[in-house]
Amino acid sequence: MEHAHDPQRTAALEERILDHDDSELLAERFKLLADPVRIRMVSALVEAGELCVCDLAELVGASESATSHQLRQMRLAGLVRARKQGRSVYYRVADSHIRLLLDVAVEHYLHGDPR
Amino acid sequence: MEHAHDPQRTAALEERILDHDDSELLAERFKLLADPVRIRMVSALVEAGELCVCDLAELVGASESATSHQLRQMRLAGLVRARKQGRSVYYRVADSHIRLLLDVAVEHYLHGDPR
DNA sequence: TCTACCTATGAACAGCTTGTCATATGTTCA
DNA sequence: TGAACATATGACAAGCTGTTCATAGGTAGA
Repeated sequence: MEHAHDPQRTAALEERILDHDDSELLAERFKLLADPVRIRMVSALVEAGELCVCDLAELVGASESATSHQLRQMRLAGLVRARKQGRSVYYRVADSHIRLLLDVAVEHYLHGDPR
Repeated sequence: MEHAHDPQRTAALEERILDHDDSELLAERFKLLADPVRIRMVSALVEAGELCVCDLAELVGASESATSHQLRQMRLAGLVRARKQGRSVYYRVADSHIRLLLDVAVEHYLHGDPR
């Protein structure tokens, strides 16, 4: 609070901005979409509804091991859910918010006006 | 295409999912929000409209150097813009899409239903 | 049961991020 | 001009991330 240009203003602002816990939580959600491979995985799962690991790996162009690692990460974060059937494991998107975030981003950055 | 469980289905899917370039582009945008400090910065800038580096640093609880580094990164990405006035540099959010993404995330993950 | 297959996981490694520190640049004011 | 100030930047260290490789577990079919 030493050399703030307008201490009153900053003090008032401090109560309105996201606090540390909230920003931490949001950052963790955004991190899940901050990787092109994971984005393609989510995109594929959204389109397909459900996919096994080997099909997903082939679709996104990653090794099955890398795919499995990423799926584990997304599973632990609650982003996807797994269903086991025979030797295969089928994954689907569990978090509808992520789906929406991806939709909004696609709409604005890919189809939208570059404003 | 070797051991795909349903080659036809995966082939059809391949055309509907985000391609490598698009997912790369989107990932870079999400990366900007994949850090709690940057989220607080964006949140503060959205609330304030405009802030100088030292006030922003104080608000988010980071050093001025770290803040400057982050701002440079966001500036180069086109997320914020700088306006110089005297010794100070005032930053503001330039990318309305990021603002929307943050809003959607806040709405759904903080205020929203945990669906 | 034996084998091939699908997935999961741990270890190791490279590349990227982010913060700190030191320093440089430019500005205001005395 | 000199001093204090605001910001920017480069170098470096520490931590994090994502991939590969090796390996293990569980399942289906011969």
